[in-house]
Amino acid sequence: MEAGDKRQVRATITDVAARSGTSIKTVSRVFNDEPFVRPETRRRVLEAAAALDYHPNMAARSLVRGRSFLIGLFYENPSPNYVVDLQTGALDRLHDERYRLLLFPCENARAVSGRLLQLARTSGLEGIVLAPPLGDDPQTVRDLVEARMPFVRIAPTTALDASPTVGIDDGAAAREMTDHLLSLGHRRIAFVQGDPDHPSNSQRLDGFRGAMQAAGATVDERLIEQGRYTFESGLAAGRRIFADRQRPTAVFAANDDMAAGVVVAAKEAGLDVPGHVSVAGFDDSLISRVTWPQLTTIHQPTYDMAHAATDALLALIEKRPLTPAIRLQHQLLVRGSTTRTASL
Amino acid sequence: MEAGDKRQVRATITDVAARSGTSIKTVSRVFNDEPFVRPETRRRVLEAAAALDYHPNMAARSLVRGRSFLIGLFYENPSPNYVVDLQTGALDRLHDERYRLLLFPCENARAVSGRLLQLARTSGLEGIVLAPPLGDDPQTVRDLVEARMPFVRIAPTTALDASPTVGIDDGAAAREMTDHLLSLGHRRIAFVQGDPDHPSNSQRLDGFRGAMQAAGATVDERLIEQGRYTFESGLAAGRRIFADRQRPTAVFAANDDMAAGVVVAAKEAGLDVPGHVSVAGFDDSLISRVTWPQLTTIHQPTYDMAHAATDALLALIEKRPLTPAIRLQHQLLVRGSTTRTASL
DNA sequence: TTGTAAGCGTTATCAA
DNA sequence: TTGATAACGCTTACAA
Repeated sequence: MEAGDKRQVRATITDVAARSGTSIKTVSRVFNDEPFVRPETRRRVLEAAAALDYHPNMAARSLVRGRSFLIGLFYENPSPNYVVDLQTGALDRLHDERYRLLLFPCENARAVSGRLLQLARTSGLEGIVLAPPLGDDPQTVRDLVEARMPFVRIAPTTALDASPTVGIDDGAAAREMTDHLLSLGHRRIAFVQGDPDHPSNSQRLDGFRGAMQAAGATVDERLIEQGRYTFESGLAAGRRIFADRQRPTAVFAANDDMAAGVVVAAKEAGLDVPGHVSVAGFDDSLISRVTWPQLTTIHQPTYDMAHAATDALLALIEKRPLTPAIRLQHQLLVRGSTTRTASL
Repeated sequence: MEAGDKRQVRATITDVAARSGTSIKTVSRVFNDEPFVRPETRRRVLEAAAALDYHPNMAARSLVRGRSFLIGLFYENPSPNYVVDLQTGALDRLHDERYRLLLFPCENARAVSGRLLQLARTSGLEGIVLAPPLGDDPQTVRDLVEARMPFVRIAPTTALDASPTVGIDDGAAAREMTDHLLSLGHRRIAFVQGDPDHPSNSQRLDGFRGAMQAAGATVDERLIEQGRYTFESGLAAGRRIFADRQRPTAVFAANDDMAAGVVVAAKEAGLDVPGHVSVAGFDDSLISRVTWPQLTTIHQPTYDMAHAATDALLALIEKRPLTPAIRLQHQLLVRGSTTRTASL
């Protein structure tokens, strides 16, 4: 009866050793693909393991190796599309690795500032991926560097330290989009900013201003609206923009969620997109294909960035060589929401 | 110099005991909020811990307690909005608990069938939340039950076992939506099915048929289209529906993503929504508010379901009493995409 | 109220 | 090619 009672309990390495007539060290060797195990011995061990439904205990492994194989993804939650892309990129890189991903959705960068390291510590993380704008918080970066916690920043703007970095050239992309609108004859263009704390936002705004200036077009400051990267904030900004009698002929929003909001605001105001007003977004998130017309936007390879960031993080953790600053390609996607201005 | 070298290494309970002039057991007591520690002693311990930047080693804790405090969320990836709602619900419930959430996005239910238990084992999970349709895979459920792995199923349809369950009444909700369309005068109504493997789909279809029958309206089988719960599949279904000369006056899609696709298909076909055709969705995901017009839909409390499921799972793990089958309330949300039929 | 000693299930050392 | 045995950092009896 005593042996029978064991059934509920998870088999351990000792059980496998006993059943296979070997030692725990040999079983360990088999399960860690170490050399110098006779094929016959290996077979016996695996057989016993299968019979006992043995799985190595992660906690014990972690303890003795001094490693958790846990990495953390820290992000704010601007749009679900973006978040899922981020997660999927990281998870896909982790596939076939023994590492596991822990999620840390943060209310906002300020709330975790100074607390992030502690969170990582208590969770036993071995490394961290910081999605924007968390990678631009000086306190956080300082803490991590000081604690020698490996981390990689996605799309940061500030060069706060020597930690690896993955991103696109937001400024250049915004310039490209603005040039696109200018080439369609638009001169009176509104810009909807995202969260002022996201440095991507100021880069995009700068790109917009730069392109306008280069083309000799005036930027009407009353047409620079403040949003927060959410659909709702874009809707509100759009309503403000279209309430004015001096309407712009085009609106460039700093991300797709806001651009979708602008489109809805336009329709509320009885305006046709792109007939009366062209609307452009940024990110190429799912939402840009779901609105009607579909949004002209900048494809930002969120998935690839998360993938590359995770890849760099693993290299960092395992002390393999890596590229300190990876810059991925963006792409202008012209779709139905922008067209030649009617006033031409 | 030897003491100095220690700086890199993480402090252990022994270090804290030494520095505070106590024993490791006392330090352990302090960090586990056990009673019978003199306030003065507690202070000294905490002081030493702070000075050494001590954080308990999770692996060691897990090992000795025989617990990992890891729970897994398994889901397919129909729509990012749904996934994020799910995650947020689970994470919010876990907030302030020592449990951590591990993500397991699955390609499809069949791919993990038979492999899910092993995944859970090697990850050291203590419990599992199964999002639809994973909770309806007999093999998976059988494996988990047999292995005595605690799990909770979200929105399952099949009563495969006695594991706790959280969901809404999909059939009743679909009936309500159909009644809504009928009450607007629609009789020729198309239905876009979701993934045939999701049991929620058949329940919604049954609800649709039931309501139509009860109202004495005929269901034209050629208007029952097959989709896969994705935006693209809804778009394709919509194109097929509107290509026919005998157009319906309303389309009821089994989820919002597909309904959004139908709306785009309608616009492609030069049809006004809801002027020429009413479109209804299901789920109240973000996308339903992003299309224009906004979608009439069924609010499915995804967040609440994940929250409740996680809550039940913790109860299960900790052997606390729990409600075996939680049924949450849905809600019909009438928005701009449905209106009285013109033919009336 | 505090401390000693014995594990928890692995991997690493080193001898066989 | 294998196996005793000692860690790893913590919690849990059990004493004191």
